[in-house]
Amino acid sequence: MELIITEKDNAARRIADILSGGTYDSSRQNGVNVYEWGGKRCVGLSGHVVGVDFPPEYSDWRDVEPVELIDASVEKTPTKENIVATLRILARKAERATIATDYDREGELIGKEAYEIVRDVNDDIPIRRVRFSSITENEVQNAFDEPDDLDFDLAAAGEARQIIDLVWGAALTRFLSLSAGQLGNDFISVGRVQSPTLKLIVDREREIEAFDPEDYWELFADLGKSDDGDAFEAQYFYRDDDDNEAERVWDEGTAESVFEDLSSRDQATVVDVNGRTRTDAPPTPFNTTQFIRAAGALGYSAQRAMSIAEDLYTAGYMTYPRTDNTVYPDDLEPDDLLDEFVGHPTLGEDAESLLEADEIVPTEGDEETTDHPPIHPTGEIPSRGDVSDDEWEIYELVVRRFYATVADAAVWEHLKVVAEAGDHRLKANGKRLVEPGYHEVYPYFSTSENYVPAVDEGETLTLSDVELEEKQTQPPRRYGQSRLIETMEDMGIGTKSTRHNTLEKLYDRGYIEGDPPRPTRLAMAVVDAAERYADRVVSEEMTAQLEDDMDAIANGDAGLEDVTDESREMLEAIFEELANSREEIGDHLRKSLKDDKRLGPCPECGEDLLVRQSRHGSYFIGCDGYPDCEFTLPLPSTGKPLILEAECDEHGLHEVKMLAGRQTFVHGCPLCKAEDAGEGPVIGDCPDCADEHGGELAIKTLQSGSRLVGCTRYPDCEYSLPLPRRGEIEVTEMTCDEHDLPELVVHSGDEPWELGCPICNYQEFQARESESGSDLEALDGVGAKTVEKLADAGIESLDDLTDADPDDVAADVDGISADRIRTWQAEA
DNA sequence: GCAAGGTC
Repeated sequence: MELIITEKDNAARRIADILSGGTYDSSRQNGVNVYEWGGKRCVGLSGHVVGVDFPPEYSDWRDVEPVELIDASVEKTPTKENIVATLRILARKAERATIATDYDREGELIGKEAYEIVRDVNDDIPIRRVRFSSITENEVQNAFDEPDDLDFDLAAAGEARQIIDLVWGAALTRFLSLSAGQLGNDFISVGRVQSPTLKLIVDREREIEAFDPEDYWELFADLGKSDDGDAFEAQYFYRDDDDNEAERVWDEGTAESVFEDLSSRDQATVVDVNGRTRTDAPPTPFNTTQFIRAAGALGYSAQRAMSIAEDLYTAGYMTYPRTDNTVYPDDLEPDDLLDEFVGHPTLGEDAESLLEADEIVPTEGDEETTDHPPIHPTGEIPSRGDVSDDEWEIYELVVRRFYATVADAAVWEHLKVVAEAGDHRLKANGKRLVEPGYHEVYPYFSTSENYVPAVDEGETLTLSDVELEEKQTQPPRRYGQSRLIETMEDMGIGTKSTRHNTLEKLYDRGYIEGDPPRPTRLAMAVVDAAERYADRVVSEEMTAQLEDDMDAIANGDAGLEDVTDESREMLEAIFEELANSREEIGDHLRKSLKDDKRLGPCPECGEDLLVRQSRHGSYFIGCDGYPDCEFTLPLPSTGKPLILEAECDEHGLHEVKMLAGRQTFVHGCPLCKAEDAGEGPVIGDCPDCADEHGGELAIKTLQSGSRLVGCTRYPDCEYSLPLPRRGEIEVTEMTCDEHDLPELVVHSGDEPWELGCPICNYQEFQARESESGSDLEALDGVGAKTVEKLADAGIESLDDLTDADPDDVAADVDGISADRIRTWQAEA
């Protein structure tokens, strides 16, 4: 019997399918799937099934000096015991074993872990290694036709990384935690990947804090051809000292005199017209980072995007989402894949138009790796009802990205016009999309045009509406999540599988908060201390060096011990420096921890109010002057409090956010909350009486416990909107364009409920009540938005739908095809 | 209980 071992269950099943021609049987042992056919068994691991750690005598943080960890031995122990046990049983019965883990360094190490488990119970069977970079018939067959041996040097390179990461991470983490007296759940962590990432965020924050804004002015005017009314906007510019075009005027007097002069004129003469054509190449195939970035532009966090991608992968709709590769493999046939989408109600039309091209040549990125193919759809298409709205949106993104990579380039025409008015010059940059190319199948990039008419040199234009705008230079912007992940990739830290988790870790550790992430005082102190005493651990150099060392091990130029010994010596030297500064570092960290808990002045004694934890673990707000001052304020019972930048105008206290995973919500100023247990925050103007009497809407809780949005002038104004009785109500920063009120989110149970603008919500509620037209929602893939669209076309019920002419409706409604309507009619 | 890397 031959035993085939893969890195994950999914790969085991697909390989069994290919090698058995679909005839395999599957069974379950110890909760592990085993696929069996004609004398072969195939089993999937779950990544690493053993992990590295120190021996148990090092496990008590207080009994062991952190420095002792440097020379402690490092042991391997099973972490997935059921998988290891199953593997041992299967290996005993095997006559040959084949390692088929992923084709990358970590895969080689996981393969070696499997090798050792097999060898341990069966010391003479042959163990071979097969390598393939995508699980397709061709690649897998070829790999099994020409098996190779395990590359122990490559695996050793991975082991060196494991040891160095553990020793540095554990020793420094324990040192900082012990010096600050943080031993419970709130230890202070440091690591080769997380710390340089944190430094990136902290460095940017330092720039922001040090930023000194400067005033400047910009001038705009409308230009127009004298024969028609269509004006276009132009901006004033001048030549700076380096003879570059500059738009910002740094002196107010100058700005005003330019303004006066331009305002006194009504004509400008065209002095330069410059048209050029620009090709806008289609994007390259998705690797993990670029996928996260594109999903980020649709509003998905890195973590959420990856979690959805994993679900779509497991369900068979798209390829493996963790990949560095941006070059499609040879055996991906774009035509065949496009064919799978032909006839699909929403994705079919674009596939058909792409298939009309004479030749289909996909784009290629710079990274060609052996790990997995770039992310693309498999050709198995989920039906709209099988997946959630978010899953569908991500799926469509992946499909359309694939479309874009086989589509034509777009072509833009740029037109720059410079006109002169007196001594001053104005310029306008027009752009027009003349060939939409890939934008037609990939609508995620902006294609907005800027109108500038064709003019001739020497032509006289009208000049009007001169505007002078006072502005200020802005501090650099914080990194967003996807920007951070891209930067990590550029710096070479983390991997395709871990970068998004690293960010999540920084959130969990209390180092960053919000989106874009902002560092806490603790984070700044940790980076500070590391920079001063252990610069390597916050620099990308450590990874760069490690990569070089790992290459040396993999090439046989160095041994694992050479590399780990040298690394241990460096850490030893760091600890010699640290020993003298333990107290100073501890003081600084403790002070920063306190800063992160400080809300503002106590209303009774003026000392600091701090977030505290009771003996039972619940959070409350207490005074730093305790026991002299016993002032306290309550906090909600769910979640972990986080102090926001925003301060309450009335009490000078920072607002509080309760972190509770998906149930996270903003609690606000705790003193306001306590004072108006009855009357909550004002959220906007009262639509009935704001103009006449200045009434405002507030969230109120009545004696009865029921809640509503009501006018602050009650009982003089009785305007009110209902709110649900249960759950914390979060007032978000998003506002409804129509009613100028914030969107509300209700937190109760598992899923936060996005109630939205309270007026819109009430109107929808009334509409549902009076029309009961929502029986349309019973149809496959029809949600509230579609119901609204259909209502615009006069379709308010299933009866209306069955009577309607699909082509008429499709013409009336944006984004709903006649075919889709016919499908619904059949369903109805 | 520490890291980072797999995978779910």
